[in-house]
Amino acid sequence: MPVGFAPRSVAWMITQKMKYALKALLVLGDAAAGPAPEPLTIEAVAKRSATPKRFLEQILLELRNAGMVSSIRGRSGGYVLTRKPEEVPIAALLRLIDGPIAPLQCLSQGAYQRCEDCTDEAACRIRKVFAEVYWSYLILIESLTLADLLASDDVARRVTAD
Amino acid sequence: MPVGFAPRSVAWMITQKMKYALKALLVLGDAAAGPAPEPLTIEAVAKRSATPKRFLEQILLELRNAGMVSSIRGRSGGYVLTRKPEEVPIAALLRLIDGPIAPLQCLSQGAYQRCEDCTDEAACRIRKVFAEVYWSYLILIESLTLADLLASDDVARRVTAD
DNA sequence: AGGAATCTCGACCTTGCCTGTCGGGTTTGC
DNA sequence: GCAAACCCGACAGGCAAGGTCGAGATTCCT
Repeated sequence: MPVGFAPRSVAWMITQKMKYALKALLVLGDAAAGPAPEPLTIEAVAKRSATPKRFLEQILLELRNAGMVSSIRGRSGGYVLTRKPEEVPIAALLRLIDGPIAPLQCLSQGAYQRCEDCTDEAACRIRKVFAEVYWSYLILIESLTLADLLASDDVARRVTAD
Repeated sequence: MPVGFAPRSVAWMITQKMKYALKALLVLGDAAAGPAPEPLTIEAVAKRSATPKRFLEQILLELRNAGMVSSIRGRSGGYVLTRKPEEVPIAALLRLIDGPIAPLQCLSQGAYQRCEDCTDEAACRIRKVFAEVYWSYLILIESLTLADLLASDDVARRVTAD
Protein backbone atom coordinates (compact mmCIF):
# COMPACT_ATOMS: atom_id res chain seq x y z
CA MET A 1 0.00 0.00 0.00
CA PRO A 2 2.79 2.42 0.72
CA VAL A 3 4.07 4.08 -2.37
CA GLY A 4 7.60 3.34 -1.30
CA PHE A 5 9.92 5.92 -2.57
CA ALA A 6 8.57 7.52 -5.70
CA PRO A 7 11.28 10.12 -6.10
CA ARG A 8 9.54 13.38 -6.64
CA SER A 9 11.57 13.88 -9.70
CA VAL A 10 11.55 17.33 -8.43
CA ALA A 11 10.13 20.69 -7.67
CA TRP A 12 6.66 21.71 -8.82
CA MET A 13 5.54 18.24 -8.04
CA ILE A 14 3.05 17.80 -5.24
CA THR A 15 4.33 15.57 -2.45
CA GLN A 16 2.91 12.18 -1.70
CA LYS A 17 1.84 13.52 1.66
CA MET A 18 -0.23 16.19 -0.05
CA LYS A 19 -1.91 13.58 -2.19
CA TYR A 20 -2.76 11.56 0.89
CA ALA A 21 -4.17 14.67 2.54
CA LEU A 22 -6.34 15.39 -0.47
CA LYS A 23 -7.57 11.84 -0.64
CA ALA A 24 -8.38 11.87 3.04
CA LEU A 25 -10.37 15.06 2.67
CA LEU A 26 -12.19 13.57 -0.28
CA VAL A 27 -13.14 10.55 1.77
CA LEU A 28 -14.35 12.73 4.61
CA GLY A 29 -16.15 15.00 2.21
CA ASP A 30 -17.93 12.13 0.54
CA ALA A 31 -18.91 10.76 3.90
CA ALA A 32 -20.26 14.09 5.06
CA ALA A 33 -22.38 14.31 1.95
CA GLY A 34 -23.92 10.92 2.60
CA PRO A 35 -27.01 10.26 4.69
CA ALA A 36 -25.24 9.31 7.90
CA PRO A 37 -22.67 11.94 8.84
CA GLU A 38 -20.78 9.79 11.31
CA PRO A 39 -17.13 10.26 12.10
CA LEU A 40 -14.77 8.01 10.21
CA THR A 41 -11.93 6.30 12.02
CA ILE A 42 -8.38 6.67 10.81
CA GLU A 43 -8.53 3.05 9.84
CA ALA A 44 -11.58 3.61 7.68
CA VAL A 45 -10.09 6.62 5.97
CA ALA A 46 -6.84 4.76 5.42
CA LYS A 47 -8.62 1.88 3.81
CA ARG A 48 -10.79 3.98 1.54
CA SER A 49 -7.91 6.15 0.42
CA ALA A 50 -5.22 3.51 0.22
CA THR A 51 -2.98 5.40 2.60
CA PRO A 52 -0.54 3.89 5.12
CA LYS A 53 -2.42 4.13 8.40
CA ARG A 54 0.31 5.39 10.67
CA PHE A 55 1.30 8.04 8.17
CA LEU A 56 -2.28 9.14 7.70
CA GLU A 57 -2.48 9.51 11.45
CA GLN A 58 0.15 12.23 11.32
CA ILE A 59 -1.49 13.95 8.41
CA LEU A 60 -4.91 14.08 10.01
CA LEU A 61 -3.31 15.52 13.11
CA GLU A 62 -1.91 18.36 11.07
CA LEU A 63 -5.20 18.93 9.37
CA ARG A 64 -6.86 19.04 12.76
CA ASN A 65 -4.36 21.51 14.14
CA ALA A 66 -5.08 23.67 11.14
CA GLY A 67 -8.76 23.46 11.89
CA MET A 68 -9.72 21.71 8.70
CA VAL A 69 -11.04 18.59 10.37
CA SER A 70 -12.21 17.77 13.86
CA SER A 71 -11.46 14.69 15.83
CA ILE A 72 -13.56 12.83 18.29
CA ARG A 73 -11.61 10.80 20.78
CA GLY A 74 -12.41 7.60 22.56
CA ARG A 75 -14.29 4.48 21.75
CA SER A 76 -16.46 5.50 18.83
CA GLY A 77 -14.27 8.36 17.73
CA GLY A 78 -13.03 9.41 14.36
CA TYR A 79 -12.69 12.39 12.09
CA VAL A 80 -15.13 14.77 10.46
CA LEU A 81 -14.84 17.77 8.24
CA THR A 82 -15.17 20.90 10.35
CA ARG A 83 -16.09 23.30 7.65
CA LYS A 84 -18.12 23.13 4.52
CA PRO A 85 -16.03 22.00 1.54
CA GLU A 86 -16.33 25.42 -0.08
CA GLU A 87 -14.53 26.82 2.93
CA VAL A 88 -11.51 24.57 2.66
CA PRO A 89 -9.11 26.26 0.26
CA ILE A 90 -6.67 24.03 -1.56
CA ALA A 91 -4.05 26.75 -1.40
CA ALA A 92 -4.13 26.66 2.39
CA LEU A 93 -3.70 22.94 2.26
CA LEU A 94 -0.73 23.26 -0.06
CA ARG A 95 0.91 25.77 2.22
CA LEU A 96 0.22 23.62 5.25
CA ILE A 97 1.54 20.37 3.84
CA ASP A 98 3.99 21.32 1.13
CA GLY A 99 5.07 24.76 2.27
CA PRO A 100 5.18 28.04 0.37
CA ILE A 101 3.77 28.07 -3.12
CA ALA A 102 5.91 30.82 -4.60
CA PRO A 103 8.65 29.87 -7.04
CA LEU A 104 11.07 32.17 -5.24
CA GLN A 105 11.35 32.95 -1.54
CA CYS A 106 11.42 36.61 -2.35
CA LEU A 107 7.96 36.32 -3.89
CA SER A 108 6.29 34.51 -1.04
CA GLN A 109 3.80 36.42 1.06
CA GLY A 110 3.80 34.25 4.11
CA ALA A 111 7.36 33.00 3.95
CA TYR A 112 9.14 35.95 2.43
CA GLN A 113 12.86 35.94 2.64
CA ARG A 114 15.30 38.11 0.84
CA CYS A 115 17.56 36.20 -1.50
CA GLU A 116 21.02 36.19 -0.03
CA ASP A 117 22.92 37.41 -3.02
CA CYS A 118 20.35 39.86 -4.27
CA THR A 119 21.49 43.42 -3.93
CA ASP A 120 18.53 45.13 -5.50
CA GLU A 121 15.31 43.23 -5.44
CA ALA A 122 13.33 45.75 -7.40
CA ALA A 123 15.74 45.49 -10.30
CA CYS A 124 16.05 41.72 -10.35
CA ARG A 125 14.91 40.49 -13.72
CA ILE A 126 14.42 36.95 -12.56
CA ARG A 127 12.14 38.02 -9.81
CA LYS A 128 10.26 40.31 -12.10
CA VAL A 129 9.44 37.74 -14.73
CA PHE A 130 8.54 35.01 -12.31
CA ALA A 131 6.39 37.39 -10.35
CA GLU A 132 4.14 37.92 -13.32
CA VAL A 133 3.70 34.25 -13.95
CA TYR A 134 3.25 33.60 -10.28
CA TRP A 135 0.52 36.12 -9.72
CA SER A 136 -1.48 34.73 -12.58
CA TYR A 137 -1.01 31.25 -11.27
CA LEU A 138 -1.90 32.24 -7.75
CA ILE A 139 -5.27 33.55 -8.79
CA LEU A 140 -6.09 30.19 -10.27
CA ILE A 141 -5.08 28.14 -7.31
CA GLU A 142 -6.38 30.47 -4.64
CA SER A 143 -9.85 30.07 -6.05
CA LEU A 144 -9.83 26.29 -5.67
CA THR A 145 -11.57 24.68 -2.73
CA LEU A 146 -12.31 21.19 -1.59
CA ALA A 147 -15.75 21.63 -3.07
CA ASP A 148 -14.24 21.80 -6.54
CA LEU A 149 -12.44 18.56 -5.84
CA LEU A 150 -15.56 16.87 -4.57
CA ALA A 151 -17.76 18.15 -7.33
CA SER A 152 -15.50 17.39 -10.24
CA ASP A 153 -18.29 15.42 -11.84
CA ASP A 154 -16.64 12.16 -12.40
CA VAL A 155 -17.89 8.99 -13.88
CA ALA A 156 -17.28 6.84 -10.91
CA ARG A 157 -16.56 9.10 -7.95
CA ARG A 158 -13.27 7.43 -7.26
CA VAL A 159 -10.82 8.53 -4.61
CA THR A 160 -8.19 6.48 -6.19
CA ALA A 161 -5.37 8.70 -6.43
CA ASP A 162 -2.99 10.97 -7.92
CA MET B 1 29.47 33.55 -2.57
CA PRO B 2 27.88 30.16 -2.24
CA VAL B 3 24.39 30.31 -0.93
CA GLY B 4 25.10 27.51 1.45
CA PHE B 5 22.03 25.55 2.19
CA ALA B 6 18.97 27.64 1.68
CA PRO B 7 16.46 24.90 2.36
CA ARG B 8 14.08 24.99 -0.54
CA SER B 9 11.33 25.11 1.97
CA VAL B 10 9.79 22.87 -0.46
CA ALA B 11 8.11 22.04 -3.67
CA TRP B 12 7.11 24.73 -6.16
CA MET B 13 10.25 26.54 -5.34
CA ILE B 14 12.83 26.88 -8.06
CA THR B 15 16.18 25.34 -7.16
CA GLN B 16 19.30 27.36 -6.60
CA LYS B 17 20.80 25.62 -9.58
CA MET B 18 18.02 26.93 -11.77
CA LYS B 19 18.61 30.44 -10.52
CA TYR B 20 22.29 30.12 -11.36
CA ALA B 21 21.40 28.86 -14.81
CA LEU B 22 19.11 31.81 -15.39
CA LYS B 23 21.69 34.25 -14.16
CA ALA B 24 24.31 32.71 -16.40
CA LEU B 25 22.06 32.99 -19.41
CA LEU B 26 21.32 36.58 -18.52
CA VAL B 27 25.01 37.34 -18.41
CA LEU B 28 25.59 35.65 -21.74
CA GLY B 29 22.56 37.34 -23.20
CA ASP B 30 23.68 40.75 -22.08
CA ALA B 31 27.13 40.10 -23.50
CA ALA B 32 25.72 38.97 -26.82
CA ALA B 33 23.71 42.15 -27.05
CA GLY B 34 26.80 44.27 -26.53
CA PRO B 35 29.13 45.52 -29.26
CA ALA B 36 31.79 42.83 -28.92
CA PRO B 37 30.22 39.38 -29.01
CA GLU B 38 33.19 37.53 -27.57
CA PRO B 39 32.88 34.32 -25.64
CA LEU B 40 32.87 34.69 -21.88
CA THR B 41 34.94 32.37 -19.74
CA ILE B 42 33.37 30.42 -16.93
CA GLU B 43 35.31 32.62 -14.57
CA ALA B 44 33.85 35.76 -16.07
CA VAL B 45 30.32 34.44 -15.95
CA ALA B 46 30.83 33.24 -12.39
CA LYS B 47 32.01 36.65 -11.31
CA ARG B 48 29.24 38.58 -13.00
CA SER B 49 26.53 36.30 -11.71
CA ALA B 50 27.91 35.63 -8.26
CA THR B 51 27.90 31.90 -8.82
CA PRO B 52 30.37 29.37 -7.40
CA LYS B 53 32.71 28.69 -10.29
CA ARG B 54 32.99 24.92 -10.13
CA PHE B 55 29.26 24.57 -9.79
CA LEU B 56 28.66 26.89 -12.71
CA GLU B 57 30.98 24.73 -14.74
CA GLN B 58 28.59 21.81 -14.36
CA ILE B 59 25.60 23.91 -15.14
CA LEU B 60 27.07 25.35 -18.31
CA LEU B 61 27.95 21.84 -19.37
CA GLU B 62 24.35 20.82 -19.09
CA LEU B 63 23.21 23.88 -20.97
CA ARG B 64 25.67 23.06 -23.68
CA ASN B 65 24.52 19.47 -23.94
CA ALA B 66 21.01 20.80 -24.31
CA GLY B 67 22.18 23.04 -27.12
CA MET B 68 21.37 26.28 -25.37
CA VAL B 69 24.91 27.55 -25.30
CA SER B 70 28.06 26.71 -27.22
CA SER B 71 31.51 26.34 -25.84
CA ILE B 72 34.82 27.18 -27.37
CA ARG B 73 37.72 25.21 -26.01
CA GLY B 74 41.33 26.10 -25.62
CA ARG B 75 43.24 29.18 -24.82
CA SER B 76 40.80 31.93 -25.55
CA GLY B 77 37.72 29.85 -25.09
CA GLY B 78 34.49 30.48 -23.31
CA TYR B 79 30.76 30.32 -23.74
CA VAL B 80 28.28 31.99 -26.03
CA LEU B 81 24.56 31.80 -26.54
CA THR B 82 23.83 29.51 -29.48
CA ARG B 83 20.38 30.72 -30.27
CA LYS B 84 18.64 34.00 -30.18
CA PRO B 85 17.10 34.70 -26.77
CA GLU B 86 13.59 34.42 -28.19
CA GLU B 87 14.41 30.84 -29.05
CA VAL B 88 15.44 29.81 -25.57
CA PRO B 89 12.26 28.78 -23.77
CA ILE B 90 12.27 29.04 -20.01
CA ALA B 91 10.08 25.97 -19.79
CA ALA B 92 12.77 23.89 -21.47
CA LEU B 93 15.27 25.23 -19.01
CA LEU B 94 13.05 24.34 -16.09
CA ARG B 95 12.61 20.82 -17.37
CA LEU B 96 16.32 20.48 -17.97
CA ILE B 97 17.48 21.71 -14.60
CA ASP B 98 14.60 21.13 -12.23
CA GLY B 99 12.79 18.26 -13.90
CA PRO B 100 9.15 17.93 -14.89
CA ILE B 101 6.90 20.92 -14.37
CA ALA B 102 3.64 19.07 -13.81
CA PRO B 103 2.22 18.91 -10.28
CA LEU B 104 1.54 15.21 -10.73
CA GLN B 105 3.52 12.60 -12.60
CA CYS B 106 0.38 11.46 -14.31
CA LEU B 107 -0.02 14.90 -15.86
CA SER B 108 3.46 15.23 -17.24
CA GLN B 109 3.92 14.99 -20.98
CA GLY B 110 7.58 14.19 -21.07
CA ALA B 111 7.86 12.29 -17.81
CA TYR B 112 4.48 10.66 -17.63
CA GLN B 113 4.12 7.91 -15.12
CA ARG B 114 1.01 6.28 -13.89
CA CYS B 115 0.42 6.79 -10.21
CA GLU B 116 0.96 3.50 -8.46
CA ASP B 117 -2.22 3.32 -6.53
CA CYS B 118 -4.45 4.85 -9.15
CA THR B 119 -6.86 2.35 -10.57
CA ASP B 120 -8.78 4.61 -12.89
CA GLU B 121 -6.96 7.68 -14.04
CA ALA B 122 -9.86 9.11 -15.96
CA ALA B 123 -12.00 9.16 -12.86
CA CYS B 124 -9.42 10.55 -10.47
CA ARG B 125 -10.73 13.78 -9.07
CA ILE B 126 -7.38 14.98 -7.89
CA ARG B 127 -5.92 14.57 -11.33
CA LYS B 128 -8.88 16.25 -12.90
CA VAL B 129 -8.78 19.39 -10.84
CA PHE B 130 -5.05 19.82 -10.96
CA ALA B 131 -5.07 19.22 -14.68
CA GLU B 132 -7.21 22.28 -15.24
CA VAL B 133 -4.98 24.50 -13.17
CA TYR B 134 -1.92 23.01 -14.73
CA TRP B 135 -2.96 23.55 -18.33
CA SER B 136 -3.67 27.18 -17.67
CA TYR B 137 -0.37 27.58 -15.94
CA LEU B 138 1.49 25.76 -18.66
CA ILE B 139 0.33 28.20 -21.30
CA LEU B 140 1.79 31.02 -19.28
CA ILE B 141 5.14 29.48 -18.71
CA GLU B 142 5.55 27.89 -22.12
CA SER B 143 5.32 31.31 -23.67
CA LEU B 144 8.24 32.66 -21.68
CA THR B 145 11.65 32.89 -23.28
CA LEU B 146 15.02 34.22 -22.33
CA ALA B 147 14.16 37.31 -24.33
CA ASP B 148 11.44 38.15 -21.82
CA LEU B 149 13.97 37.85 -19.05
CA LEU B 150 16.48 40.02 -20.84
CA ALA B 151 13.97 42.59 -21.89
CA SER B 152 12.18 42.99 -18.58
CA ASP B 153 12.86 46.67 -18.71
CA ASP B 154 14.58 47.20 -15.49
CA VAL B 155 15.98 50.25 -13.91
CA ALA B 156 19.48 49.04 -13.59
CA ARG B 157 19.80 45.87 -15.62
CA ARG B 158 21.00 43.85 -12.74
CA VAL B 159 21.75 40.16 -12.83
CA THR B 160 21.71 40.08 -9.13
CA ALA B 161 19.57 37.31 -8.29
CA ASP B 162 16.67 35.36 -7.39
C1' DA C 1 -14.25 -0.88 37.42
C1' DG C 2 -12.00 -2.92 33.51
C1' DG C 3 -11.09 -3.58 28.88
C1' DA C 4 -11.14 -2.32 24.20
C1' DA C 5 -11.21 0.89 20.63
C1' DT C 6 -9.67 5.35 19.40
C1' DC C 7 -7.07 9.33 18.93
C1' DT C 8 -2.32 11.77 20.42
C1' DC C 9 2.42 12.65 20.63
C1' DG C 10 7.21 12.35 20.00
C1' DA C 11 11.22 9.72 18.48
C1' DC C 12 13.44 7.30 14.94
C1' DC C 13 14.92 5.35 10.43
C1' DT C 14 16.11 5.10 5.38
C1' DT C 15 16.68 6.95 0.93
C1' DG C 16 17.79 10.15 -2.21
C1' DC C 17 18.25 14.98 -3.78
C1' DC C 18 20.46 19.56 -3.41
C1' DT C 19 24.54 22.19 -3.40
C1' DG C 20 28.56 22.24 -4.03
C1' DT C 21 33.96 20.66 -4.16
C1' DC C 22 37.89 18.24 -6.16
C1' DG C 23 41.31 16.00 -9.14
C1' DG C 24 42.70 15.06 -13.22
C1' DG C 25 42.17 14.99 -18.47
C1' DT C 26 41.80 17.31 -23.12
C1' DT C 27 42.06 21.42 -26.50
C1' DT C 28 43.87 25.26 -28.28
C1' DG C 29 46.54 29.66 -28.75
C1' DC C 30 50.99 31.85 -28.39
C1' DG D 1 55.79 23.36 -24.71
C1' DC D 2 53.32 25.94 -21.54
C1' DA D 3 49.38 28.01 -19.89
C1' DA D 4 44.68 29.04 -20.11
C1' DA D 5 40.61 27.42 -21.04
C1' DC D 6 36.94 23.74 -21.12
C1' DC D 7 35.49 18.56 -19.91
C1' DC D 8 34.21 14.79 -17.00
C1' DG D 9 33.39 11.78 -13.22
C1' DA D 10 33.54 10.97 -8.27
C1' DC D 11 32.25 12.22 -3.85
C1' DA D 12 30.59 14.47 0.49
C1' DG D 13 27.56 16.96 4.00
C1' DG D 14 22.95 18.30 5.15
C1' DC D 15 18.29 17.84 5.09
C1' DA D 16 13.55 16.79 3.41
C1' DA D 17 10.31 12.96 2.04
C1' DG D 18 8.07 9.09 3.37
C1' DG D 19 7.12 6.15 6.68
C1' DT D 20 7.30 3.17 11.20
C1' DC D 21 6.98 2.50 16.14
C1' DG D 22 5.91 2.58 21.14
C1' DA D 23 3.60 4.43 24.65
C1' DG D 24 0.10 7.62 26.56
C1' DA D 25 -4.61 9.71 26.98
C1' DT D 26 -9.85 9.43 26.20
C1' DT D 27 -14.01 7.57 25.85
C1' DC D 28 -17.54 3.91 25.36
C1' DC D 29 -19.48 -0.49 26.67
C1' DT D 30 -20.45 -4.16 29.78
